[in-house]
Amino acid sequence: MPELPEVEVTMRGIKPALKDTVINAVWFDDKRLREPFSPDLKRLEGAVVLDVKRRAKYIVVKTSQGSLLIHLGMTGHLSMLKDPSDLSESSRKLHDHFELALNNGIVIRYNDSRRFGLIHYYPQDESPYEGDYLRDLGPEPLEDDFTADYLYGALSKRKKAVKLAIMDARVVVGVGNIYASEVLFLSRINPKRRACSLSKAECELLCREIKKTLARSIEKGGTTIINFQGADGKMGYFVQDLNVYGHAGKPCPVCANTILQEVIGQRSTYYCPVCQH
DNA sequence: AGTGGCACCTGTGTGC
DNA sequence: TGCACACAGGTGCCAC
Repeated sequence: MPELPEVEVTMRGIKPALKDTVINAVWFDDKRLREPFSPDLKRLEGAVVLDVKRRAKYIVVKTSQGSLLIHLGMTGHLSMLKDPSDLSESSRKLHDHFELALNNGIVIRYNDSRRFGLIHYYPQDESPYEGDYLRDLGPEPLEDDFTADYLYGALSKRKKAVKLAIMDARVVVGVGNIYASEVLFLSRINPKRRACSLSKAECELLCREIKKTLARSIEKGGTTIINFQGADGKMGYFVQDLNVYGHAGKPCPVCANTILQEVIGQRSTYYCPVCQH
């Protein structure tokens, strides 16, 4: 599910429930996600949650007894449960893998059918930002250090398709397969172009569209995606706003020519062959 | 160093 | 209805 906007919305949704509360209990099952659950996660029991942040598509939970790094993978979802009938162990459903029980009566539960997600514990003397997962990441697309100049410099060094380059987390984080197609459409750039072939002006356009598209999607998701009962946050979403993703064979919203679907780097890519050069 | 290909999983939809 | 297969929003690792 999650691209950057959904992770941001999830983070904003759970932050008020988590911050300044005590983690009473940590539970995880015996399946593995991207990596196996570490028994050290139990060291979070009794910890005070100090802060909750997002970096790229990761959620970082800082506590008095170490930090927790959460990634939702393709199908991960966090729900906040407070209804007593949802709190018991017997209320756990298929693919529930991890849980934090808080001293405010709320349970944060992680469900992930494909198990491409990640739950990683860092002891107090280690910074998640210096660990393997976060250390080498590129700039946040919505921060001021992600600029057209930066993007131009980063793309000029790469010969691969521009679509793959903007999905590379060392170039910029948070642009997933859906948004890659969308922002290239909005910038009128053909996804198969070599990254290094983009002009300065095209990078300015692309940089602006990345920021605009992600910001707008966060605004939209803010009201619909996270819900307290965790009923499953699939409704809403931003599907209605997509111009090309999933629109193979349909008319381009700009020129009415047929949207094409093509595989680039093993992933489906959608574009208008007439508008995008 | 940069790049392409694959692996990790399960669920869903399609075509026979 | 059953089965085989393709495909799905992410990312790390491997060999060139």
